[in-house]
Amino acid sequence: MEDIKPTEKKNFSRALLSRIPHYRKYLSSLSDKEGYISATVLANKLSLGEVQVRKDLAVISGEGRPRIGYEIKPLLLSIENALGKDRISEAVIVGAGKIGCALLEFDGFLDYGINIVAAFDTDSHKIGTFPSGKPIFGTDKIKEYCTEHNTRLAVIAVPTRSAQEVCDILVSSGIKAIWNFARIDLKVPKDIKVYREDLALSLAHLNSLIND
Amino acid sequence: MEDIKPTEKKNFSRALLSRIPHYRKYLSSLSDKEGYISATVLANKLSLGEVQVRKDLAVISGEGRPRIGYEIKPLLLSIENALGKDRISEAVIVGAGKIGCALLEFDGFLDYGINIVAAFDTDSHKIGTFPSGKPIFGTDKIKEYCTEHNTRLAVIAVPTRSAQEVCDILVSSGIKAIWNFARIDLKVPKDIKVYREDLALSLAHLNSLIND
DNA sequence: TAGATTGTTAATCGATTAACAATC
DNA sequence: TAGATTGTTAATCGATTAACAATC
Repeated sequence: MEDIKPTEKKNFSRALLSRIPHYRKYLSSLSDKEGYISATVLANKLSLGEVQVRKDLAVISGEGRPRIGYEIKPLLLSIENALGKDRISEAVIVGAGKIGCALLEFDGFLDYGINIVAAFDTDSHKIGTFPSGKPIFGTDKIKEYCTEHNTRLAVIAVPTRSAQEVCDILVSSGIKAIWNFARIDLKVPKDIKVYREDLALSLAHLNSLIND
Repeated sequence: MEDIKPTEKKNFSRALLSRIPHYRKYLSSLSDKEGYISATVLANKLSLGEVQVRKDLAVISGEGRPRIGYEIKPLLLSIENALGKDRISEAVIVGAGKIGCALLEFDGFLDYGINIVAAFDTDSHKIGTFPSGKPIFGTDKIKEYCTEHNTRLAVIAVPTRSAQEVCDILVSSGIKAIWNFARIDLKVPKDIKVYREDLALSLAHLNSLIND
């Protein structure tokens, strides 16, 4: 018997997770989705190792057939599923400054099954507006909104000085994971996940790679 | 004889590189910088493993003394040096939209010895303005500016459709490394480094970690 | 059958962690 | 001297890559 429950999120590594949209994009672009595709072909198209592709696909779906390859349609379904297309997670942003608004506008989250549903700010000129179609509420509405919508994901894009305070509010509102753009190590209960984004790191690392 | 040349950039791993500013921040915060500090103390203060700290410091400076620790002043100098404080690298941003402007405004690059010196855009309303004190030029000025200033680092924050075109211009302008926010795999000569930023990945990964 | 392709098991690699010898 | 701390050498861990057996 196949287990076709409403789906479960698996724990993909960050590296694997980053490759999944590439698989999806290529497979979606195929005009004929009837046949099969081999890891070899997919690897060549995406400039990846074919063993790596085979391992990835084994984790994502596990429906390959020797000498044949992977049936495209079920593979695409498995990929959509892995990306959470059928159970969109909602996320909120606290701080509608440059970074917050850039993220509000960014349309890449849906590829990973995440929908940014609202932002919060203290600026009365921003409150009540809908940049990129997303509402901005006052920060005093965070708890009400998040508990009502059962929000589990939040982004902190406020100045350093208010980050910990915002963090505490989010935790008390039931948020389970926080993507932190403020340059401070947030203190949270140990069951809450925090990823501190260091926006300068990527450029700094690139810089270190071009040492003549 | 000590070798005190104008300094060289070492090839720190991305992980190590991300820890260096934390060491710097803590050491800078000390009111008394006369004495010594041990890896044990530093590790506790920063919630890191003490062996990891010891290894990091060995790579960064290598001036520790058993039973004593690391002399704070030279250690700080080594750290500043590792972060490139004495040879600031200049970088430009192409695309002054939400993300481009957020990066223009962001003040964290200097911590890594990088200075964002200018942005380029096609919007005539933006050209000639100085958001965050940084000039915005027309994209037709990219080559002139970068060759004149010997710019080696660039950020691409333009829409996907124009990213490859911008990339080609940057490469022909002598840029050696590109931080790419556009959602496309750029084609570049093999001596040019490209890091494709996937803004949604961190949040997607966090989401995958909170699977109940 | 033969051979292309999968999936598994082993090897490699980089980073982290542990164990231990050197030293001030 | 004794012991705290460093630096080195070995072990672990996760991810990638390679080798190979299974299979359609």
